[in-house]
Amino acid sequence: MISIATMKDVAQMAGVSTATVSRALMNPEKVSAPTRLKVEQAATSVGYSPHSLVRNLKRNESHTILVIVPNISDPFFVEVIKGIEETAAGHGYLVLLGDSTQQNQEKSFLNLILAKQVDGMVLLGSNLPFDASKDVQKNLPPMVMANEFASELELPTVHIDNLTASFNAIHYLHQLGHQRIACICGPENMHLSQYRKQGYIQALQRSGIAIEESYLFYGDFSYEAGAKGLSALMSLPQPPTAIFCHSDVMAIGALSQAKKLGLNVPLDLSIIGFDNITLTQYSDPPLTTVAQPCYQIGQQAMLLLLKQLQGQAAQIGSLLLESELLIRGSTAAPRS
Amino acid sequence: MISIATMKDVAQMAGVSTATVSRALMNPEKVSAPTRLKVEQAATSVGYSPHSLVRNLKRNESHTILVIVPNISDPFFVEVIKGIEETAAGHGYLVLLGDSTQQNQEKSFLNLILAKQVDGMVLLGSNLPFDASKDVQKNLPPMVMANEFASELELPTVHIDNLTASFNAIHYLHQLGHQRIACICGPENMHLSQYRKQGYIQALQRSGIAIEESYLFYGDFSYEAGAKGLSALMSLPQPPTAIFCHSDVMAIGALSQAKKLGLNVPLDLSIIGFDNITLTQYSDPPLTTVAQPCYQIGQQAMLLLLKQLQGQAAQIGSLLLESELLIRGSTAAPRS
DNA sequence: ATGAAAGCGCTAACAC
DNA sequence: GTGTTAGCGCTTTCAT
Repeated sequence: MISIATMKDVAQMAGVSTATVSRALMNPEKVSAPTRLKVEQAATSVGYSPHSLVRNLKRNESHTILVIVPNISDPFFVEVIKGIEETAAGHGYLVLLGDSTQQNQEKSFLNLILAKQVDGMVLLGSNLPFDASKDVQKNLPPMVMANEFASELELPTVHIDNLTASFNAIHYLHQLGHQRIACICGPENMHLSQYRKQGYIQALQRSGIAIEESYLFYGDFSYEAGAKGLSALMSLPQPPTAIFCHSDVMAIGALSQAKKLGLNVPLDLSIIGFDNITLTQYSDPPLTTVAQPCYQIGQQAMLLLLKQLQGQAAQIGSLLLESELLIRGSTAAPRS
Repeated sequence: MISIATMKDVAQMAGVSTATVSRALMNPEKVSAPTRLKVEQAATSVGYSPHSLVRNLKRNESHTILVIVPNISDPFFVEVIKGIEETAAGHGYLVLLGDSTQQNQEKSFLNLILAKQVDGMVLLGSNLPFDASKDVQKNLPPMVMANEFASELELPTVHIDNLTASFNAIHYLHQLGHQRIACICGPENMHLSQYRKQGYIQALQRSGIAIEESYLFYGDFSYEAGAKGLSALMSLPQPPTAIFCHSDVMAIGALSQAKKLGLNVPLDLSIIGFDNITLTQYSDPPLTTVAQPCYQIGQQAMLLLLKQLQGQAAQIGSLLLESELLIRGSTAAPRS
């Protein structure tokens, strides 16, 4: 590798000191017009480009943010990440992705953070690969949370009203005439799942329907979990006539399995998903789902982080975005 | 932010010079056992952790690699990226993802590269956000290509035999009795698409079937492109009885559209995909597809890159992985 | 085996 | 407005 032009080269070429080069390039107004011109020309002529490692070191910023994502294979997160990344890029920031399922990365992340190679973090899950508890946050770069919750961390958080969204989905199923409504939940220890489950429970109670423990299946947001959940639920003595899933991916898995069992969706069974990933438009039938503004969740989270990076105080608490029940083909009135 | 323990602190604590600390930590064998012990204890006691920015600066390495990915929304790439990322992590490297569709990132990437903030790159597409032509490669960090091709770059490349894989898929359709076989291709300017198209053409020619230009539809690997392609092809005067798609995502889009048109897959129409993403097991019917070892493609590409980073010469040319036609439910003999 | 010191490329006082 | 200089935290000669 041929060595890259350095500031000294530019300084020599322009017949000024490196300090002047630095100023001319960073704070043009602090330098006379003719000098600025000389420097700029010299810079282009030698093909100078600042060494960001060093610059970061001096200025204590890296213009890189770290996104902790629970599962990069999940299409939902991919949409959110897009929102983060494009917003970040628009403001000159780069995005490092960290899959929080990978164990041996803890040290890497910590090193990045300690070495100030990341200016901030967006957390898409609460299962972090490092300790971020309240009392060590002073030593950590700014963080925001999106989609999931971690109240003990007292972070600015971007999300939808999961409880109400779920409530509305179940309410809609009940309106259609369903009485036996099951739920394929996310992991029991996720706050997200708890809110969605609460919405489900409250809607049933409001409708005077008793909660059946056996109607609650817990999955991990995978296709496979959805398929397994469906099998389990449909082999119950009193199988449900409708299933509410905590994610589209699980709903697609459930839909697939329903068909394998010879069920007609929505005539024999209604299925509702959550997220509104692109794929839901291409399933058969197209999936009724609780639409989250995935891209915006990422975008708003990044904007919140940018504010902090610009020195504004963190707004601890919720930034609520709108969700909407999108009625498509996977739901209908139950057979009478 | 509280300041982090530095090497000087350790040196003071251990009563040695910073040079000795550096050696004790980096080249333990160059230091006497008692000194090493003292230093190690001092390091733990002050909670020392090396500042990687500075270390990178000195050693001219960042332990970060950049992956250029054409479209991070594509589940196929996600699988490949997983292979890259886990392999990288296993060797102490971090992965920066660069979506090559984003325009304004060119400068960022170049800066990263010039500033040696990335030690190497894995290219998942040939449409690069910077100039990587042969004559500037001396100034660039090592690169490997995976999945796609760019012969003019003369890079080590990990891929499957796309031509033969396609050939076999078409051959299988012909064996089933299909005569009117269409193709939903990837973008015409991608080498990948050309190989797959060549396999399609050669298989038809071998079977004595004339090539119909109108049977070639070009998409962009999206669900939507698949759906549009299907509509276009099926509204031809002589619609095909089988369609070979250059990706699973397009195949799922096509499948969806076929059903919307009231077609029975596979009885009215056979569909074959390419990649074998997880989703193909959960479509209805499950998708017959050309299975690529996505994860391994990423893994092998990263291993190739690691070799170069360890100083071994690049093996320009192909590392060929195996593919396999996976017969599932979306293909059958045509109606007679 | 260890220390002193130079320097990586750049920025930020501090002078002039 | 511009140059001089002192570092940033670490590695690496070069002495000892």
